[in-house]
Amino acid sequence: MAKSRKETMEENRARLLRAARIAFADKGFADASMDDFTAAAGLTRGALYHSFGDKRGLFAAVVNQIDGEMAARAKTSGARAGSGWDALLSEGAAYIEMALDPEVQRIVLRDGPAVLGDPSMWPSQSACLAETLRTVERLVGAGVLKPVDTEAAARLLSGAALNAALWVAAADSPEARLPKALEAFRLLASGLLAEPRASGRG
Amino acid sequence: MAKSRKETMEENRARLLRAARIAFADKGFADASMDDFTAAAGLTRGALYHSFGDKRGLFAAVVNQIDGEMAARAKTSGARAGSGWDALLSEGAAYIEMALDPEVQRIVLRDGPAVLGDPSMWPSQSACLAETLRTVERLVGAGVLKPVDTEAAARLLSGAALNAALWVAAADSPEARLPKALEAFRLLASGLLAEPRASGRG
DNA sequence: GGATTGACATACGGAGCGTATGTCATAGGT
DNA sequence: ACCTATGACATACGCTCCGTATGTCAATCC
Repeated sequence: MAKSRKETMEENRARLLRAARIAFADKGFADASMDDFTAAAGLTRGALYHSFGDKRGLFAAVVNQIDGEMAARAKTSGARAGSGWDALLSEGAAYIEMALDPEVQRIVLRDGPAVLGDPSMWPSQSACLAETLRTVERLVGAGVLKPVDTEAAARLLSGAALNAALWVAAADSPEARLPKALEAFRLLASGLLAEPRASGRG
Repeated sequence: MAKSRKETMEENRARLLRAARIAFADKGFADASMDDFTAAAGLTRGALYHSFGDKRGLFAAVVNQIDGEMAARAKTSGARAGSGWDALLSEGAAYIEMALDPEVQRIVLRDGPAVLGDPSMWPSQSACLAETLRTVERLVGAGVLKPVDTEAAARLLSGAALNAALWVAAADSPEARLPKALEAFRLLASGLLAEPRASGRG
């Protein structure tokens, strides 16, 4: 049977998104060509500009997709670790490990801010950031963390985590740096604890 | 008298650098045109490509210049605050305040990583990062900080500081966010302290 | 003082983005 | 069932801009 108009449209959109995601991750925003996407998706520029407006719009859609996936992973990782201090640590560790993915690095961490501006201003509002913020708010409310400004704390924590990931990924042997980065992150985060337990074992 | 060949060359280089720095800060890397620079400097494409190789080379030179200035400022700010824990805090605060400069934000924080890759891989090796690293090494050696991996700690601290700055700068009223960011940074950093004194007044 | 070097100008090719225009299938009205 | 209209998508074009290849002229060196 013939597919409905809506179906084919969404399918084409998804194909363009997939192709763009691969090309953006592989070549970066600047060096990825619109013609590459369309060729890979078996479509033409018309479809692309019709669905996404321009190159930035397409890129924003890709970023939004990845950001959502990351937030979901962080959330489940945090939830698996409980609901207290360990949840925050686990979320941070999840960010660091996710950011080791070259796709995440290139699209979300490197090109994202340059093309779309500060993550807190993204259309997706950065689901990652929002997730961390919720966790921090919960822990401050429960008295686990000092009464710090929650937005600031969330922002610094995720910033530290993502920078840790970039540092790890830039190494010749990332696996050697990963535990160092995790430990440093744990120490930093422990500065937010209401009652010190940083020297205890994680 | 006629200027020597070397003099005019360095002068032209400096003029191109100035023009590029302004345009990169104003329009960003992608939207700043080589022809704009040369027009502003009263030269042509020939001079530019002869001196800097390509657009990335020119951008790297601008980044290097700003990075050096930032490191110098952080160093003096830290030194003015003593040689211990307060020096580290002061350096961090200096980063945060410097990163409020739109020029720094756009060139160093946003476009820099996208165009040149991870800061630790920059030609300048990121003088900022190196400065923080030295301070952390000193403090770990003196027993002020826990025996953390110095590179990791330096990287996370500067990452947190710079993210704090981006967060502050993205606000409608940055001056309201600045103290919150500084306090959150102080708390995070205090997690590295060998003996807890975070709850004491800064 | 002539040759050579090298800093810089000029002209060109090629790539890529965005838009304007065209086409055709599908959905809806009668 | 046919006709119309909407809109998803294709095609063609212009424009900008980067990088390079070639040319030129002044300064330095022998």
